[in-house]
Amino acid sequence: MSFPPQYHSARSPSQRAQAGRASRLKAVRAALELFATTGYQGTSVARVAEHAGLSQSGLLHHFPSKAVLLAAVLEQRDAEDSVFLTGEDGEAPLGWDAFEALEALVARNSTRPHLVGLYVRLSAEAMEPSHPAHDWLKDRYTGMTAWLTDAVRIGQVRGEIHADAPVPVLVHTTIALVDGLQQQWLLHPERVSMVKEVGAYTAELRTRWGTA
Amino acid sequence: MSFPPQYHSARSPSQRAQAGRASRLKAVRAALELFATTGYQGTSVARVAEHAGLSQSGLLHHFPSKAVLLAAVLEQRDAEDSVFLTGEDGEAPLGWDAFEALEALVARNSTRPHLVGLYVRLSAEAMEPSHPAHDWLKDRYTGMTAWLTDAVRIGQVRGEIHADAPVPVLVHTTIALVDGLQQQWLLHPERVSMVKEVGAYTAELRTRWGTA
DNA sequence: ATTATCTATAGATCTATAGATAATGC
DNA sequence: ATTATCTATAGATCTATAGATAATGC
Repeated sequence: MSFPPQYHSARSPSQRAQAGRASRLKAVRAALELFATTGYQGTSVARVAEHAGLSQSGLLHHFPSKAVLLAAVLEQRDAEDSVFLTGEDGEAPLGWDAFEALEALVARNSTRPHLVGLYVRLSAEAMEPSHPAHDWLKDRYTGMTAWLTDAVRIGQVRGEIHADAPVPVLVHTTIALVDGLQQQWLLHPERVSMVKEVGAYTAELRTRWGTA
Repeated sequence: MSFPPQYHSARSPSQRAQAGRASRLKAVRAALELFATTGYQGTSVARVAEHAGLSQSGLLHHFPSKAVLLAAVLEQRDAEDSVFLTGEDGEAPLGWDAFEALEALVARNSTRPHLVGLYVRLSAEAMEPSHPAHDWLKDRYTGMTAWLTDAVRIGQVRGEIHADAPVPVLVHTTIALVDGLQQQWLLHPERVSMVKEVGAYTAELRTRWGTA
């Protein structure tokens, strides 16, 4: 048993601690950019360190292994995404609102190629169960599926969406479309507009399965 | 100037030459399987050699570099695909037939996880222009886009497809859907049926844009 | 003479650790 | 005492090459 420590300088963080936090952040940012373009496997810790302005072991002081660095990158990415999707109130939109939120998310992603690149690269790498992002990927799919399934079902309950809409098909198709568009857009950003395509798709959904 | 060589044993290939060809084939097969699961970057030449039952330099005798091995893998894969799509006559199906052919391709892929895995992994890795499969990937997208664009336009000319169907949207959406479904299916083969989803999608397309 | 294949190895690169240094904070 | 950071390096692994061996084919 030990007495709780006194949080000495919790209010006024020391300069050194601040420098440390800044280094950490720079490292996560550099890692995100590099993982997004050359993948996790294709990026060496040394390259991340270089881009972050640290020595390799300086970087590994903050993240004891490459996998931990990846976890930090994913954590940051997810935080941004979920804040965006659920808004300030923390409630995920349901019914047609969910599809509107998805459109907004895609629109936002269209201005963030790094986030899209990271997602596309890791989705492919992390298929393997031994990949350090495997659980993240599975959770992400599970979460997305659960959310959209809820969204459509609630839409049906609310009377916004036809009762005989094929829920799983809508869910899988929607996810697949968004994932596939991200790939196309990364390869040909000028030829494909994710926003336009997703917009057209959801418009079709509304006329096909909407009750208005 | 030299006289054309006489093709001595073109008819009855020697045992050794045959053994060589067998090794080559085994190597390509092993490489395909490994690239499909751990990616090109994530697979060492040594591991391919091991799976092919060769020493590393035995393998590199047939394929002087890892990139050349990848090229051989892609060549074999493409040959199978295009034979399947264009059929015996070498003519790509157009109009609604194209979508039917796509459904058939997806159905076939559902029995070939390795081909799907290879495609998904390489699609992500080869986004980078420096990746040895980058040109392959771009060509594949270009070819797919050109084929489907033709298919819809010809369908319109034939009167099978409504004249005011938004051609690029249909094309991009279709490609995105198929790509995205492959990803989902690799992760959860039991939860997602690519055939069912693509079938439902094309059925919707027909009722929405068909003229029958 | 050709070639399928092997052993051995060069040379690069990669992750992670050991141990030192210097500044900060009690 | 803690910690942000560095240099140096161990140990693994990776691609590719050099050079040898042995069988085949002229």
